[in-house]
Amino acid sequence: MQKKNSATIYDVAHRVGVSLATVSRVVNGNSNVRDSTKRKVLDAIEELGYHPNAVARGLASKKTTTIGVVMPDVTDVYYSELARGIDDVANMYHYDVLLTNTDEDPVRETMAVNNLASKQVDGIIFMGNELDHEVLNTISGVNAPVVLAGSVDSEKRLPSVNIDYVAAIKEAVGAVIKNGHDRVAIVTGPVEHAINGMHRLVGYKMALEEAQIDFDETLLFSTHQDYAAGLQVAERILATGATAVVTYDDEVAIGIMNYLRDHGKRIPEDFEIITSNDTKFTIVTRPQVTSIGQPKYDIGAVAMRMLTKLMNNEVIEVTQVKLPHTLERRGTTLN
Amino acid sequence: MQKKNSATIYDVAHRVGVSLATVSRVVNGNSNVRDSTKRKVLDAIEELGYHPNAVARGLASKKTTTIGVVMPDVTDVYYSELARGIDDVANMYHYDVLLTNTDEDPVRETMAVNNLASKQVDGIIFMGNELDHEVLNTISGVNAPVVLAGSVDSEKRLPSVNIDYVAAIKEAVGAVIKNGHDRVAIVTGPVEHAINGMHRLVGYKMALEEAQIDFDETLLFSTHQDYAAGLQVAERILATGATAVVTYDDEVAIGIMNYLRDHGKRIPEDFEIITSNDTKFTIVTRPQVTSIGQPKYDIGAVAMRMLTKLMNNEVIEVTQVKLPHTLERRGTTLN
DNA sequence: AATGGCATTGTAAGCGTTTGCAATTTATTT
DNA sequence: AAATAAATTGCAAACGCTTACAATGCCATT
Repeated sequence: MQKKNSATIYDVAHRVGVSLATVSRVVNGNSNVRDSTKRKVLDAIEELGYHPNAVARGLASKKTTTIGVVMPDVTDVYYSELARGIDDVANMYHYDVLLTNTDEDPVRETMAVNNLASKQVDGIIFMGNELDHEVLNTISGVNAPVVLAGSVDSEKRLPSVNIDYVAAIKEAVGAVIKNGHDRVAIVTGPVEHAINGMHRLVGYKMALEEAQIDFDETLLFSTHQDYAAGLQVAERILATGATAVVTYDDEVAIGIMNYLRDHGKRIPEDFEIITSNDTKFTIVTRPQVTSIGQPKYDIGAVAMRMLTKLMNNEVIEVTQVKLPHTLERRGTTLN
Repeated sequence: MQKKNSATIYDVAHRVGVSLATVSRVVNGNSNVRDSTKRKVLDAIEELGYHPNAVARGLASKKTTTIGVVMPDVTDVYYSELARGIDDVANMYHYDVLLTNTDEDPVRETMAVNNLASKQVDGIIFMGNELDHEVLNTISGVNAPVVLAGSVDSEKRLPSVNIDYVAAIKEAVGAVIKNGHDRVAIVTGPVEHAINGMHRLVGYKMALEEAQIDFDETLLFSTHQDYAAGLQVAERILATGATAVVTYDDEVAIGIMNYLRDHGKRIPEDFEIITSNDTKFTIVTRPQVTSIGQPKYDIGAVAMRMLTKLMNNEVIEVTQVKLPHTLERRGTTLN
């Protein structure tokens, strides 16, 4: 295994007997090169096994063909599906993806964005339930376009792609109300987060209002997003006399479901459940869990496509994209 | 929003009245700088909002503080947990992660590795069930250390961290045999892949042999790794008269379980199931699925730690790391 | 055959850092 | 106070590529 001091553009130029510029031109597909010399250059590149140094290229051209993705946790199925959508279209446009996990910690989010900026990424896709003010500040200070995916910016200053959370929750709550429930619990993350307080809760209240049911604060729950949290909150939900619940996280929903069944409730006859993220989790359980249907992959893909346009200085017609959602009726609801 | 032509090292040098070299030294924590000037430089950096350009730095120093991670699919919970382990220790050592999905396609794996090389990553972590010969070739041609995580290289030429797949499968199969089953099916991925043919199958046969049970090829199944595949293969498994199964994928296992229950089998009384990846899926179902326990996060973390050493030219004592595995007995097995 | 115009190629100045080495300052010895 | 050692700093050459701009070559025109 020899020291692979890989060939440089100089080497191939020298080999062919042309200037650096010419080699650079053929490497970059620039048209103004005679066919015959192009061929010679290509041959030399082949023989020398020349691979352009992307770092040098980045320094000279001020483009790194790399984007940054800031997300809460790769391990979270919801976000990883967005990430996959992002990655696929990023590749399509020949961008690489620099990935950062933040666990929704504003401090780490800020660091991540700054770090990506110093790495000179051409653009950033940001995911997270809430856009901290500080984070938003450093984002807008970055010299590269940023688009939000599956995240809400209450001030709508940043381009973003989402579903209509208010409408989605409203529909979900409305669906169980229509099935005869008048005490439906809702479990979300911290209410301070806009996506919970401003969107989910608003949708919930709208559905209640439409059915002329008074809002009862005791039916409002806030948990971590994991299975154990579902198990725990279930008991408290039961205590309120609720007969249906709409949750923001699939694992939580399943935790609730399993707890309830263990405690003699039949699902969906005695208790209905609707969750929000439509991940694979909703499919593998029995019964399968009814969920708001989100085009997760597409949210990522569209966000990335949008970013490519931004990076290309193209004009964007709509900056606040709302993708259609559905209600996937499965086994935890009647009808 | 002014054009943020961010300050360069030159700007701060000029501002303080020192040379570039000095600024560079303080930025890099080099000791040989007088305290007073260090302070002045730091102040200027603060005032100008100077952030080192990592690309320029990379070109000059030939280190990018970036590593590449090649994986089948972020969306796969098994791999995403490894990725999280990798990312956490990468951050700990101040490396960024360039992520690539390959869907286990050797062509894309090769492209990914080459691409990462041209981006001058300092190291690569490779994940995937099988190491194609071509891929292995391009890997060994790369001028950066590579370590495998959760992947087997039959020729053991590359550093890797794994569990002992042979032993793990043997134990799982042995466990159901001990419970009285003599017809235990095994479902894996393509047998051509070493991890299946060489490891899983070998472990299976060892367990049989130990119990003096003849190998019956009809009990060997190969599927895609998803829930639907489990549903499908279940019928065929049932037809063989098998009364237990060991699978390589959690979703497949759950597909099998649900199919069997729908067809009147009681789990685990009539049929036992053990799966291999111990993802969250095994927890949310009822019954919960018995699984080989793998320290997924740790596999990633240890692999990354190993990579840091390699990148640092430190000597590695053991290059083929085997982490301990367990058998997580849950609801799909007796005992 | 001289002229103009386009296609092709070369020149060289960056891009923003790091870093070996030399130069300068400051501290220590005697 | 001179001499020597040690600590700070500056110089300038890389790093490998892109890209205005200039230079050259080639062809058709007249």
